[in-house]
Amino acid sequence: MAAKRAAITGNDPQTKVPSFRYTASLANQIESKWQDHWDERGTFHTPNPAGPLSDPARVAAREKLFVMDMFPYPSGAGLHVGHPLGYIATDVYARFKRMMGMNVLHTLGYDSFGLPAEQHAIVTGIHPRINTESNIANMRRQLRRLGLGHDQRRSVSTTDEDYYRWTQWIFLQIFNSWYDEQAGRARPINELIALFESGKRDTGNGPWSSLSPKERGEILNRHRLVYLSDAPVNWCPGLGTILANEEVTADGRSDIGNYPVFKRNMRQWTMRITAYADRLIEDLDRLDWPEPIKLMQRNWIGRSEGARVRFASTAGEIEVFTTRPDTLFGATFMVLSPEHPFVGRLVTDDHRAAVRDYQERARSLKDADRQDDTRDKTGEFTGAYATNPVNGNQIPIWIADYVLMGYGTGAIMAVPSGDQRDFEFARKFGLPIVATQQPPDAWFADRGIEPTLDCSAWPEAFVGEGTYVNSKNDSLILDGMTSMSTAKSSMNVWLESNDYGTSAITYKLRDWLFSRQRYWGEPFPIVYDEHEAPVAVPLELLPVRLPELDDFKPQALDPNDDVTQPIPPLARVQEWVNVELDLGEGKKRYRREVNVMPQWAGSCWYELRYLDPTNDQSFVDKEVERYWMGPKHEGHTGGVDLYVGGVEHAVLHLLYSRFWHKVLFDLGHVSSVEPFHRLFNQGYIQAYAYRDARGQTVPANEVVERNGEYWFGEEKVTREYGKMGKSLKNVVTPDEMYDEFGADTFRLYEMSTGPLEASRPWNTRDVIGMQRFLQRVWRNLVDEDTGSLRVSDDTAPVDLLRETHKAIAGVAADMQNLRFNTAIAKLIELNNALTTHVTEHGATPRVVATALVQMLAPLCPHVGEELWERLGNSDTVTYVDFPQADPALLVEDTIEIPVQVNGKLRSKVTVDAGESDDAIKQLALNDPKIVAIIGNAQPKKVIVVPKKLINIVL
RNA sequence: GCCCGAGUGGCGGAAUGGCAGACGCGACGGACUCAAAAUCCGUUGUUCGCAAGGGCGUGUGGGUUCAAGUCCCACCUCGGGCACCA
Repeated sequence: MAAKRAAITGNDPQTKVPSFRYTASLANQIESKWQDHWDERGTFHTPNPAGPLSDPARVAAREKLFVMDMFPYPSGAGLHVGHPLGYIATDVYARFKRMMGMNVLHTLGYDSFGLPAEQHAIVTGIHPRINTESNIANMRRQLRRLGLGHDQRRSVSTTDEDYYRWTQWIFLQIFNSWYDEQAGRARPINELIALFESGKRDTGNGPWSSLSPKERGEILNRHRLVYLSDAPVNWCPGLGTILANEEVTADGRSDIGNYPVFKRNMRQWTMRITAYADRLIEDLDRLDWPEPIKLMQRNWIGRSEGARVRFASTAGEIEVFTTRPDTLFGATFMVLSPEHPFVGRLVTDDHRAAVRDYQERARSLKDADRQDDTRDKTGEFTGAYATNPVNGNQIPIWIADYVLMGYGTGAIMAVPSGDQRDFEFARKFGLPIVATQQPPDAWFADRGIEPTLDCSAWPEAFVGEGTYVNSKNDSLILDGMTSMSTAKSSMNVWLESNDYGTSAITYKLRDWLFSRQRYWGEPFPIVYDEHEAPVAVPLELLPVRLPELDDFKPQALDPNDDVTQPIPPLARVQEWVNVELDLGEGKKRYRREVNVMPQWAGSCWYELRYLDPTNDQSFVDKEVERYWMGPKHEGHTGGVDLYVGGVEHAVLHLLYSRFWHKVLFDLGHVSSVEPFHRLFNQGYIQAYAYRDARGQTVPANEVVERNGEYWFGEEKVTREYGKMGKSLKNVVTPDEMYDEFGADTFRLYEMSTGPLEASRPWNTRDVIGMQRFLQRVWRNLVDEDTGSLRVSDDTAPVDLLRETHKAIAGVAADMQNLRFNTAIAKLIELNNALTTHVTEHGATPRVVATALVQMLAPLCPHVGEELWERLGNSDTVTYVDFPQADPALLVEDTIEIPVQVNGKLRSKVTVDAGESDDAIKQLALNDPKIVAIIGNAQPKKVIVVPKKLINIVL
């Protein structure tokens, strides 16, 4: 490694390297000098308009900008070179905007609760807090070395007691709220109680005053935005713990130990995010987010309009949800989810064993697999029948795993002629298929069959607009209609007037399961009283701290014992669970909630705590929130001005945060309607990995390429492409890059390899290019032998000035649009022109040097500061104005216009920039090469794109 | 499987529907050097041609247009998400 480094930097003691060459070691000196300087001066301390971090004078007259990265989980492995991509990009942008005069807030915290620390604790017995804190310390060191302009005072961790105190407080805000459908917003639960007490709202169970505390609690539980419900968990008795989905293998066993895993219901906290489904869809239109992400969120929420229809059966009325009530006449059977509560009552004796067997098999499947449409359809007949309300037909009731209990009502009416899954099911089990629409002739033609209403000839279901057939009864006629929406509404009216159903809207979105049976998470600020009713722990008793544990290992049970109740880790600490508190009724015994919150909780609101991290009176000061995140104008959502992170968070994190933010807005705690106004998705950095003949990975940094083949020593190896990771032996760390090249070169390389949104491979070999560029810049400004400045006050030649101003205009535009790769290319072009000048004249004109350093500073802040100082400036370059392009220097005297014949490039003509289109056209037609091609032919058309191109069409 | 995205030289990539390959790496050649490194200058999509010049070329197959990497349709391959990894 040492030899390699010497070769790259030219620092080999055997050779004469100029003393002031920009080598890795010089870069390292410069970098630590400026990192210390920034820390000492608090260069990036960002003023607030109010509160402990306020400095009104520095806030005044500066436009604000809040830039944010998705914060990291502090992993034990530390950072690899993939992590900083987004952090560097936001830093460059933030620094650029500071130079444009804005008051920029930029920091980075840690999402430090989570599964890996707990797993580490189970294995090592070391407390997750100790492990987490040392991981954070290591990441802070790595990030400081990168030269990020963060306000360190605002760097919070979700595991800080000062932080999760407020996470618990927000939980209670949500707990103490209900969604008022009429007002379309959340309101305090006390206002609902008042409505019940006054009789203005019906409890559905008699007068409020006559209800027992338990009954009142149950009613409120049905309205609270956080409520208790029974939901399944992956219980693994062999490990004595509940497993995350990713810890369960495809065949339903534990990843660790390969023990059986059982789905068990547990009482769990659930967030009523579905109450916000419509607002979460509608407000997407007001956000500056990538369109694909909006689409993913819309699809995830999955709003669909249709109808609920009730079918009579021996077990009572079965309600189904359908998006196609217009096809009800074609419903020839019904399918229930295997978990549907009616199944036990419906099933006839001769089918009982087979049905139970099928239910058992479905239980072990994952939802994603159950929805796999390529699987062979499976199902079981219950022996029971339901009545189709439109025609009175008796239709068989089946159960099948492709119907999920969590969506709609857990039961469907099957219309095989109009739904592909139902079609396949009917074909497989020989169930009748009746057409309700006549598909257009083209549909049949595409499938190579003659038009027919006999569905036995159809290769698949027909989904689309067609003329309705076979769809009439005494009081409803759809036959002859051609519009799906007319048919749907006709059917809905009929269903409602005959009391068989109602039009309805459902969502794919499910309420958010908020409990985790873990240790390393926020404890719930909830205790249970003697009636098992949940009671909020008041603010002054927050945070509810995690109890200490001696042993993080759960108690393993018989691997096949699916009877014993799962015990979460906190339940083992009896002295913590049982507590005596005065919650307004005098001192009483209470039992603490033993679940903890999911990791999402802390990341649902951290943007707000960045604003006011030291406030102990409120989670964020209202004025501070309004300044940094408030709406900019009528109709504006407010929120973070730029939020950068990976697409992997497209749905869950971003949806959960939006939900919490909207609740806080409804309750009047924040002025912004959305947490993140503008979102940008960065790509990933991936890496090559190499395997030998036995399939073992070999260290990637020791593999060499020869003639397109890859060699590890004398052994030929194969290359693959994937994530960076320990197991692939292809991790490259920022620390290695700092040592070999310095942080500025590393930053430049990461920004230069492609557009921010694109994923790309890491290639250490290529980093040298950016170091050479910085060396050239340095050499153009500083004498490598003496260290003295090579800058002259002579006037710069106009060509070089033109290059400079072209670069200023281009670089500013590119930085504004987060296109750092092309900004860097433009700086290289300018520097290449400058190198030619310096080679000839021996020095850089001062105006060019100044502009170049200012433009470089956001990308490479250390060398930027160093050169800025050497140019004779005493203050940091951080708040110096970005250079402005002189429009007079941006116009060219002459332009070259390509001339095409029939769209093919045949010649070029050079004209004065001010030449008229007609003159250019004549010039093109008279061009000798063009004359030779068109000869005597008369052009049909000549297209002139002003100042761009001529195309002669023959 | 479902939802979303991406495919351009040897490699990373550039290109408001208007000259495909900016910029960087690598490779090749030259200058400097005893030599090498570093540095500076140049060449580098592919193919036919001595050359002038021409043909072909943005995952595959169609289409729209005077003009398509860019827009539309179908397909192939790769990446992300699928609710307890974050």
